Formats: sequence, structure tokens, C-alpha cells
Amino acid sequence: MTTFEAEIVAVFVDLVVLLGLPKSVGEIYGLLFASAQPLTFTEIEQKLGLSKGSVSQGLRALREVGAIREAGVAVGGETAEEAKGSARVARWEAVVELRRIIGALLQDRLTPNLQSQDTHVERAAACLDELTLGANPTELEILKKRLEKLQTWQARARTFLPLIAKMI
Amino acid sequence: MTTFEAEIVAVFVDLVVLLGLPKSVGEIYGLLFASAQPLTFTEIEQKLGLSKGSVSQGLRALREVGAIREAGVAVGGETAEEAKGSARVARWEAVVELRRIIGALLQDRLTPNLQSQDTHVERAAACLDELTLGANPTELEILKKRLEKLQTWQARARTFLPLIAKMI
DNA sequence: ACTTCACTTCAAATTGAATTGAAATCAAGC
DNA sequence: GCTTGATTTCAATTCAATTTGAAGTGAAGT
Repeated sequence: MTTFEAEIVAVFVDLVVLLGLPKSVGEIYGLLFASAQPLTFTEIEQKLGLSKGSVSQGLRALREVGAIREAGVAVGGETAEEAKGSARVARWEAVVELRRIIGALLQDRLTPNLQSQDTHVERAAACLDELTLGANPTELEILKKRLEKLQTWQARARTFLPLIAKMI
Repeated sequence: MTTFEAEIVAVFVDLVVLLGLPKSVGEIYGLLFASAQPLTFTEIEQKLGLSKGSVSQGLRALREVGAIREAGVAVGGETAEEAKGSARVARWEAVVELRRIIGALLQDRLTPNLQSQDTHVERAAACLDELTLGANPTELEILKKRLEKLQTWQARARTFLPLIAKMI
């Protein structure tokens, strides 16, 4: 790896860790981003010193969010005598449109979480209704206000987050 | 724990995990949020079944971001005969202003990361300049464009993120 | 001064996630 | 149909981070 490559890789490792994804995914994308030419599986493996397993999983994850694409398939090694056995080699390149990718990643992370939160808030609301009996009315009032606060906040999240996503 | 408390706790556990903080922090804040009355250290420990260590660290973390505050200090247990040895007990309550808290948390998480990214991008730019020699000019052109993309993106992040933070 | 309980600290145990590596799969040329 | 190398899969390992619990500190009451 050149220093240039290393620095770009570091940028994306930072980004990816921030988004809660495995470091290796950032390394792979970073390396592809820093390469003018598409790279093969083996090149990625060797340049980054990752295991085959990590490279395979990383490439899959990146493919799934549309962060990389297959750039032609080189048949037969460029070095002539690599045409020994097989020779179909996928070459990967970074999709440089960061917007959509990051949007998709955020979406993936946020959506399930927000849904889960919704469920819990609903259930909490149901509990409060039943709880009415036998509770200190002052305290109940406080809890109701807090629950409302949560609901307000949820509503805001539902309207603003998609907006922000598009703003990116 | 009542069901109500459990549901509210779950909401904040979700939120806190999303922000990359330890689950126990979410549990503690959630419990306080779901309690009309402030709670003591021991009550938190017992209701959540956490260790003293976790409660202590969790309370500290929450205090530091201003998510909870001390609500008076109850001296002597309410149950008379708890005035055995000492009896100064801190009581904690949730600060219900979610806006500022979440803003602060996001800030804490984003700022160092963005700075680190800045550094790496700068260094990468420097590398590219030196790299000019001995490189295929077409490829060099591609890399320059990509680097510019990164820089554009950084600039956008620097202007939009603070804006979003205030929007919350 | 001594006891008691609230709380903090920190090293060790636990947990969960990412990484590895070996075995299985697959595709292409011979 | 066999061989070769590329890629996937998955169980075992490793690693990072959180949680625990035991020992320590400190303050209040007696």
C-alpha cells in the first residue's frame, strides 16, 4: 500500500466505524476508492493483509449497499502464464457516489431501531392507561407528560430523519 | 420493575445503543425517566439488577452529559430505623430535555471523528502532489477527482452537521 | 474513635462481534 | 473428467468493550 492509499483507507475506516460497521469493510472500500484501476479479490487480500473470509464478507456487504460494483471480468492473468487452470477473476471498483451509499447505511441502521422504539412507546402508553388505578394522581400526571414528550420526539424523528437523509 | 418502566427502559436502551453507548447507561436513564420520584443509587441497582460498578459508572456518564441531576439529598432512610450508621443518600432524577442531551452525545461522537478524517484527507492530498512524478497521468487525474470528492463531502459535513444538531 | 452504609475504583470475568483459516464449492481450461 | 485457482461458508479464535465484584474511601451518626 502506498501512503496515499493508507490515508484514504484511514478516512473510510473512521467513517465506517462511526456508522457501526466492521473496520475491514472500511478498509476495503477505502482501498478501492484510492485505486484508479479496479482490483481483484486477491489484490485486496494482499494489499490489506486481510483473511480471505474478511475480504469475501466485506465485498458482499459493500455490494449489498451498492458501494462497489464489478468492473468487467478479467479472463486469464494479465501476466500471460497465469492462464494455467481457471482464470475468471472479478475486478471490483468503488462506486464514488457517497450520498446514496451513506444514506442507505444510515437507513439500515435507523429504521429497525425506530420501529422497535415505536413498539415500546405504544406498549408503555397502554400500561399507563391500566396503571390509572391505585396510583398517586400527581405522579401519574407526571408520567403522562413524560410519555407525551417521548411521543412528540418520535413524531419529530419520523418527519425529520427522512428529510435529513435526502438533504445529504 | 413495572411493565411501564420496562418498556420505557427498552426505548432508551435502543436509543443509547444506536448512539454507541453501553446498554446499562440507557437502562439507568430509562428507569429514571419512568419514575415520577427521584431514585437512590441502591434503588437503581436493585430495580435493574445491575452491579454497583455499572450503576456508579452509568450515573457518572449521565451526569457528565447533563442527562440526570441530583434531586435533593434525603438524609436518614424514610423508613425510620435506617438511620443506623450514615444516611446521606443522593437521589437522582432524569433531565427530561432530550434535545440538548442527544445533541451533546452526537457532538461528542462526531467531532473527534471528523477531525481525524480531516487530517487523513489533508495527508492524502499531500501524497498526491508528490506522487505526480512517475505515475500514469490518466490515473493521477482520476485520483485527484476522487480526492476532490472527499474534500467536497467534508466541507458539506462541516456546514450541515452543526445545522442539523441545532435543528434537533 | 468506631461503626455503618453509600459510593468509587479497578482488575478480572463475561460477553458479543469481527476476524481468521480450513474445508467446501464453483467455474474454466486442458 | 481432472486440475487449478477464485470465492464462499462457517466453526473456532481473537479482540474489544462492558459488566462484575471485591477492596477501598469517605462521611454521618453514635
